[in-house]
Amino acid sequence: MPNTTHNTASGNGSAPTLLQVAARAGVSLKTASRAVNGEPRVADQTRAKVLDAAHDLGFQLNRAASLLARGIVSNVVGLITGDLSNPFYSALAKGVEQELRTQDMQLTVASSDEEPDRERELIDEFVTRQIRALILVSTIDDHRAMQAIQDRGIPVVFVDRSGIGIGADSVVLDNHEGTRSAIEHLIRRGHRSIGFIGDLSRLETHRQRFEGFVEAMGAHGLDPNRWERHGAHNLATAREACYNLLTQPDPPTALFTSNNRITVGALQTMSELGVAPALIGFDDFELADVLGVTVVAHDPVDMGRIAAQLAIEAIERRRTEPSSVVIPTRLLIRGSGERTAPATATGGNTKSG
Amino acid sequence: MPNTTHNTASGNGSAPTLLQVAARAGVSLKTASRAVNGEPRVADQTRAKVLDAAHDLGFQLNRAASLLARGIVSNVVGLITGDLSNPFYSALAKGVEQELRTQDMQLTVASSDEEPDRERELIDEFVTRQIRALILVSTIDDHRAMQAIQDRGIPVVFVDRSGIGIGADSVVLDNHEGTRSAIEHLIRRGHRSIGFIGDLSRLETHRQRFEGFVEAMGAHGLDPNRWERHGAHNLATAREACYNLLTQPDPPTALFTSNNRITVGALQTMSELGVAPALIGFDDFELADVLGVTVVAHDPVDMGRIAAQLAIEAIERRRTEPSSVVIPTRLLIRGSGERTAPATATGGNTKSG
DNA sequence: CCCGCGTGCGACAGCGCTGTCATTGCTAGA
DNA sequence: TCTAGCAATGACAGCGCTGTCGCACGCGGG
Repeated sequence: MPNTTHNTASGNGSAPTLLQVAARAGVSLKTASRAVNGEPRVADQTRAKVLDAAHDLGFQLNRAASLLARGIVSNVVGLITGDLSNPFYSALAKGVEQELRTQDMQLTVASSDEEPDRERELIDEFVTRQIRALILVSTIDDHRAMQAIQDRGIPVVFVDRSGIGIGADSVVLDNHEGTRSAIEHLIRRGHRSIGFIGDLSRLETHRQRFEGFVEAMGAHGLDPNRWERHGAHNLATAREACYNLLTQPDPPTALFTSNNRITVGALQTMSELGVAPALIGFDDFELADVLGVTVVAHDPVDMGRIAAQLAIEAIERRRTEPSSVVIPTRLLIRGSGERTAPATATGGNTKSG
Repeated sequence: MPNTTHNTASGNGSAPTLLQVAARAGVSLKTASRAVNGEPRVADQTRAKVLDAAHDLGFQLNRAASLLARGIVSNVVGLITGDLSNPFYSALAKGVEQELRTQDMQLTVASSDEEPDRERELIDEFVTRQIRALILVSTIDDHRAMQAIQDRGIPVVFVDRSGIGIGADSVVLDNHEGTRSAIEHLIRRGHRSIGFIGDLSRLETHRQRFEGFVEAMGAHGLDPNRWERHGAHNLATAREACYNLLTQPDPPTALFTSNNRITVGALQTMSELGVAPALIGFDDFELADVLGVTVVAHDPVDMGRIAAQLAIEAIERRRTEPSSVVIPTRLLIRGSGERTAPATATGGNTKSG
């Protein structure tokens, strides 16, 4: 009676090869290959013999060798984001993974820590690892050099921030309109002094959000530059910017925070200071409902899914022209953005005055 | 003057090989290999010629072929967790990635969605992809079959939940003690009716936390079974369990929630119901400080880092015996766990009564 | 009875790369 | 002057696998 556990190779520490399987089954290498791969033209009895032998040896096909022999690069898609532990990025990764899975593709991820040089390193690394497509939340502000990657047949999909100086797929949010409408919302509640806390100016998303802010303020004759703060790139700097804004002699009556991290930092600072200006944040986040925070919401999981779809389409060459998807946002009203301005503050921030 | 951009291969859609580089540089394949890999025994001038050619062609080494030729399996470590979008898992992944990076290793991740079958599929997939080590937050409750993987020389490291029926490395939290001390904390504040909302009973972490709960309750003659709820595996079921617990005629005066998701669900439900029993949650989470939630805290990034270290040690065979790391937790006092019991409720839950 | 055809199988080359060993052309020491 | 000895290079096999092609065998139809 044959042993049913894979222990023949136990402890030898190196994976059995197809040749060993073939020998054990008493067939040629090629026949073993056919059997293992489920190809036709193998007698049922032979196939069973091979499969038994494979099982006994604990054989697993060496995918790398298999792909190499077939001239296929790989079925792995690379995703580079800023920081895996940021919920926005991890939700994105989840969406990408979900979609890839439906196509029998695999995902590898890496974090650039929002550092352009690190990002370049990772891209190189991924390319040498023969990834099939690259999905990127990029920190680099000039992507012309990446044309070479596309030329090699590796599609690049930009997510959240579109590619600069390169014709490539992208999935981005409607940052301008999302922010503009949020600011309109605040102005409608009587706010005239509205603070803006934004991320690094280098980031495209940030710039678009700021432009939306400027447009809304301008449309109502308000000065957008009086309470603007930039470069809030992590919790610490976000808190600092917020503290700075709220403790000055003439603080804004409302705050717009341009991403989830900054919103969290602002909430912490507001809680510490014991003040509660009106607040709208870009990006929804967990517990925003419990905390009653009004946000410009969108679905990062969905963004990831769409990005993966674009990547797959490109891999399969179903499309020749780069495709650009803009995802609309929606204002989720929960209370913090609906606090009205104190009457005294009204009219304190006209451009002319 | 040579062209400085990699455009010679532009648009051909398939990566240049080392042979092409060698041809362009007018040297042999092997010399090109040496030059590209930075090996010694290559004249500076020759090396420069090769590197130029490589650059012109946009050449990148095919890592898979290189590893295959050297008989090395890969430098990729696989991580399987429940759900990438859970902050606990993504923090874990971040730690693993950070540590791996210092060793020039790569990470690929996948989500099992906490489904044992899906997990098994992924493990198989990873093994065929020749991963070098496997880090697992496992949903499977019998790991004997995985001995075969270790026997092939692929180290397995269990994180958060230890391996069952297998001698393998593990990194787990001190779930029992963390929970026990949290419950003691509540009892010291006068609570005698304490609810416990836990995850799937199948999960080891859950069972350990529940045991800690039972022990603390028992030590004070309190009935642990009266307000226990299990199987709260996602936000919806957690909210349901919490709602159920808090709307019964005789609700507990304090709540212990056994992981971050359940804590969030409980907070949402409490906020909707407008009640505020004392609350301590297992796992710290973002905004817990703003919300003043007392938690049993630990550092998931660190857990990931330690797991990766164990994996690397095992890969390098620096250790023969499995190693088991238990990470202590600490109670982070923020207010919600310090709300005292209403006087009337005291003494309502002795085991004898 | 022979031919053609389909089935089942194996020999062989080669995917892109590296390890090993051989070869060439020098230079320094006897 | 001759010979180690070394630096620089290349020929070749082979990593584990698959594609191509060719061969042997059995079957049915002319």
